[in-house]
Amino acid sequence: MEYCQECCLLTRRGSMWGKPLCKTQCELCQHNTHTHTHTHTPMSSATTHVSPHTDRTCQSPLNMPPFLCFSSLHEESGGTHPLYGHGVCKWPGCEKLCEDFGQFLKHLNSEHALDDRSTAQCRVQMQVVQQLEIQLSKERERLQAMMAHLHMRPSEPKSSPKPLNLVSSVTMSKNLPPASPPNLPQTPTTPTAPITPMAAMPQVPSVLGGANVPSMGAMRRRHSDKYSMPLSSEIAPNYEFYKNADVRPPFTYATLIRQAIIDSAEHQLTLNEIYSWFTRTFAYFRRNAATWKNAVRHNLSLHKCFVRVENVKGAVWTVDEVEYQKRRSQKITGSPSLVKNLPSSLGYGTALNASLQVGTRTHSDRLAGLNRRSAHEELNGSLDHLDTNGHGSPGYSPSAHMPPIHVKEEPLNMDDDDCPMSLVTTANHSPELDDDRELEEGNLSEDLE
DNA sequence: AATATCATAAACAATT
DNA sequence: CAATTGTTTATGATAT
Repeated sequence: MEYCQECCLLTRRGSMWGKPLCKTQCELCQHNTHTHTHTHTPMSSATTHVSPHTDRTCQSPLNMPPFLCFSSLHEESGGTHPLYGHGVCKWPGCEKLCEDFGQFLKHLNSEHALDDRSTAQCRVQMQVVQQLEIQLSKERERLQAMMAHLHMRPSEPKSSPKPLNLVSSVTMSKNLPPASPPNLPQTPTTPTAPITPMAAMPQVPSVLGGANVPSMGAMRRRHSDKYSMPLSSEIAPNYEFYKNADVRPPFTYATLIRQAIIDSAEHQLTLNEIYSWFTRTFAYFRRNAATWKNAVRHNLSLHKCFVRVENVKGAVWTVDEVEYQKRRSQKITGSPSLVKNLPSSLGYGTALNASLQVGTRTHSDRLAGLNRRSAHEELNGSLDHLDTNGHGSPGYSPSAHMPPIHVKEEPLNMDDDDCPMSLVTTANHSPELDDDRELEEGNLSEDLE
């Protein structure tokens, strides 16, 4: 990594959203020996270039947020930082223990430098903030209406019709030079834009009243996959956001399915339970059910990492972590910083992987074997995998290395076909009132504060 | 330009 | 018989 001698902006090649990087002169430092990353949003044309330094409201010469502005870090050497508290890095999904502030700064600069991953995380955070603002605005309106209805005098002056773009003040405005035009939050999404959280940012989620919901588009920006960030780390801080906002999660179906499965208590789910996880976890998957359910089934069948296991009560799907990581590591070879993130994304550690190696076989082999087995054989042929309840877990299944496997009997709580009202209406209710979150208590929510 | 990955659609079979 | 589940093929868009 190199930094511009003049303005300390990280010089880099390769952009997050597309190829074009503009070798232009830095507007601030007029230094043209390095390449600044200019904004290339997925939905914008590749020729839209916004200088990261054009936002003059930025107090920092770099137009960067405090946590990305190196000069500001120096100023904060006193020991406080919005991203540092209780000895822990508070970067979304990080929580790295830092003994002192110096170590934190070091960690911040090394692990959360201005790179694609950090930028992506920033953008997600930006959406979270905006989403919360929208929601706050709605709640405020509701309160006003209630008070008006009850003939009460407003105790608090109605704060100015909320600035939708709160991002500008604290979080992002100045930053995200590489990715976000300053006016992003107000600009309508390009109709053809893929609905990634990034792209869909400006749009008011349908669950919150917006009606402008583009049809299901392809997942075009799978930054989490690409940059190998643990899914749980990325979603966790934005759990409420994805749950309520009709924004497509930037993950592939395979990634999501795996997450659903490893989030479950038994690390195995029936197809219907996977469906439920999708609808429960993402507002986006509460519509176009036929489409995405087909995609889920397609992915389950297609990818070797998903193993169908016959159980007494039917079939459940499990994840072969070795296979999953195989695929994944193939995609990210050549990027040490990415590879190093791999272990954190493994739900069960290396010991599990080692043990999984034994049982690995080809998908067709597995399926052939699985389909031939009867429930009876499962129970009697794999005694060493019986748990105390006598339930069988297939020896070749990754689940065999997990906590005891039970045959799931709980009925599907949701009839999730095409927009269940109960889910859609969760947008405006208090999260505390949710009672269907036993699965979310796992990876998805563990990072939530 | 070639290749890989992914989303989507759809046909079809097997199972429930 | 209908619905669900699972498999497979095809196609187009995008990324590398």
